[in-house]
Amino acid sequence: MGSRVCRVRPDVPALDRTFDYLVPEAMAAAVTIGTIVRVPLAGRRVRGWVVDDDVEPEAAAARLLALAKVVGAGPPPDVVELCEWAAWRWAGAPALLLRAASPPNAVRGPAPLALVRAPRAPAAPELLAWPPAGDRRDLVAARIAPEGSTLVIVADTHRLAALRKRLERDGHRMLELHGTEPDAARTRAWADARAGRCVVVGGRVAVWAPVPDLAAIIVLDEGDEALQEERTPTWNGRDVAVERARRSDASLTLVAASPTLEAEAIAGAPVRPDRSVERDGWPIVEIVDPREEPPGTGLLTGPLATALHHAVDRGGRAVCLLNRRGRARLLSCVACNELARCEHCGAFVEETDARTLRCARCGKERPVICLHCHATRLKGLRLGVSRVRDDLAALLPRVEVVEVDASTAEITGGQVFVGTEAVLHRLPPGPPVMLAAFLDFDQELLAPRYRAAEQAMALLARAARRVGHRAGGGRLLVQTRLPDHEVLEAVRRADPTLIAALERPRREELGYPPFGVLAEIRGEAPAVSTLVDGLRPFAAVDVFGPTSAATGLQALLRASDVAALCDALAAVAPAAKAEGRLRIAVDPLRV
DNA sequence: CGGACAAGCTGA
DNA sequence: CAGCTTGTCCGG
Repeated sequence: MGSRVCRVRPDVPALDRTFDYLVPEAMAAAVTIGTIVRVPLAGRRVRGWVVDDDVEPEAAAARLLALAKVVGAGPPPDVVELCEWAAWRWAGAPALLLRAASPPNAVRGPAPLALVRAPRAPAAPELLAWPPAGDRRDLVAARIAPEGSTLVIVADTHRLAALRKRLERDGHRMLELHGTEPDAARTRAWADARAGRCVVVGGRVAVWAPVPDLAAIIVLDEGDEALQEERTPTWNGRDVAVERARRSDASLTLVAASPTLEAEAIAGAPVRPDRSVERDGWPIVEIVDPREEPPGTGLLTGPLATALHHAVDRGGRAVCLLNRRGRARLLSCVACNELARCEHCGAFVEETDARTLRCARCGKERPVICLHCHATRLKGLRLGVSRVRDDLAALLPRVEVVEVDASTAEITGGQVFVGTEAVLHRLPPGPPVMLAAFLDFDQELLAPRYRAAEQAMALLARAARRVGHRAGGGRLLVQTRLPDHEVLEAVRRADPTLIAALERPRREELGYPPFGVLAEIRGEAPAVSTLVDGLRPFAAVDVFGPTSAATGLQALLRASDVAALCDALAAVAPAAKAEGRLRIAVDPLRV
């Protein structure tokens, strides 16, 4: 009788292969597919996952070493396979996905009892266009599977208390699994999920929860960028959910205020609630056209001041949103009106403090001086958050105006908050947020990205969720020179389907998602060149570029279907990675 | 990735 | 030719 051999994938992302090991008798009971082990490899010991068991060893039997140690439980076999699929789908190292699917600390103890679930009749995926401020508790509660486990994936993990309470009241065993939780709490939730018969709520990592009896997945805010991992592999929680539900015959519900075309491609046209629910779930929107304001007003218009006063006087809070950090992102000379640009590369320079200009592209710095006429006074054409806060504080003397950015440690008081989108999530508990004001929405509407309209709509929806529904007084104020833009029309009419109607023909014509798939390549020149050259024989993959980037080269890939792109990348990427640093972002959201 | 080992550069 | 850097290879 031969001894037992298992296949292990080391937790060494750069080492993209598996190795076979003997399973010592003492570990026999603890080792199954998914188990996290330590193995000897090239003279050291590394962590890894058992990805296959009872295998015919690929190497000579004499070379086989034994597992060094069982660390603890890992993802169940179906999730291990899902990780391998995701590694292919997003052209990344399987080890990185296995990490996402594994507990941060060791989980000891026996494997949970195997639950046998009756085969389900596969249900068609469902897509709901649910207004942003609409109450989602009933919607979720109604879709929790009566038997087996349900995963509820949410983009915004900050305010889950109400949903959790509701589901607990219904008698469900609730677990919260987020990437941002401390390791101990995340490990405990992960371990508890192994027993099944639970509802796991959390951010994108919850999609990997090790439940043995998956019966339903609900994805809230399906198009939200928070569902996508920003580091490579850029896996997307919604797309993993779709695949996992398909593989385990679980029911799938996608929900969004403004469903993406991808979701429509998966689940068909969205189902919308009753018109009155939809209307009330979108806030009142006030559009301010700065062209109708007195010249020189800038971002701080009269209607904005009035609205801020209105919110504060009624005991509420208000947020002003501007996705421009720092002081000024575009400057012109007071004397000659020339735009301030980088003498090195020609890109626009921004003000880092009152005395320094910095190039956004190449990072070169210089004192505040006009290259054209050498004057030393420049004016900000696109003010950043820091400048706006100062100007707002001056405009609203008796109001506490607080700047919020990623580096703001803790917010303690304040009535009016100025910051990038992060403000919406970072406000501490306190008086209701009665107004969300977008100071320069043109920037969002005209962003040079193919998803600009969808992302602008999503931004309005997130703000709308924060200010609450129409009947509760929630309102948005949007400053824009494009008051008739379809995105604003959609919000005004509380009809999110207008965005899809606008986007569909554009995307279809360009072969962009969901009518195709994109990947963004960045890296050192030899690596990018090798990849691009290697892709040439693949007729199904279009290559745009390469062009020079901040460091090295970049290129954009497009294919009509996922398999064509991913198979090509799987064939070509390993050789290219050997040539230097290479970042492959499949499904980039910001191109 | 990171160790092992080999091939190249320097200095007396 | 020791002593060190830099490159290439490979792991069970």
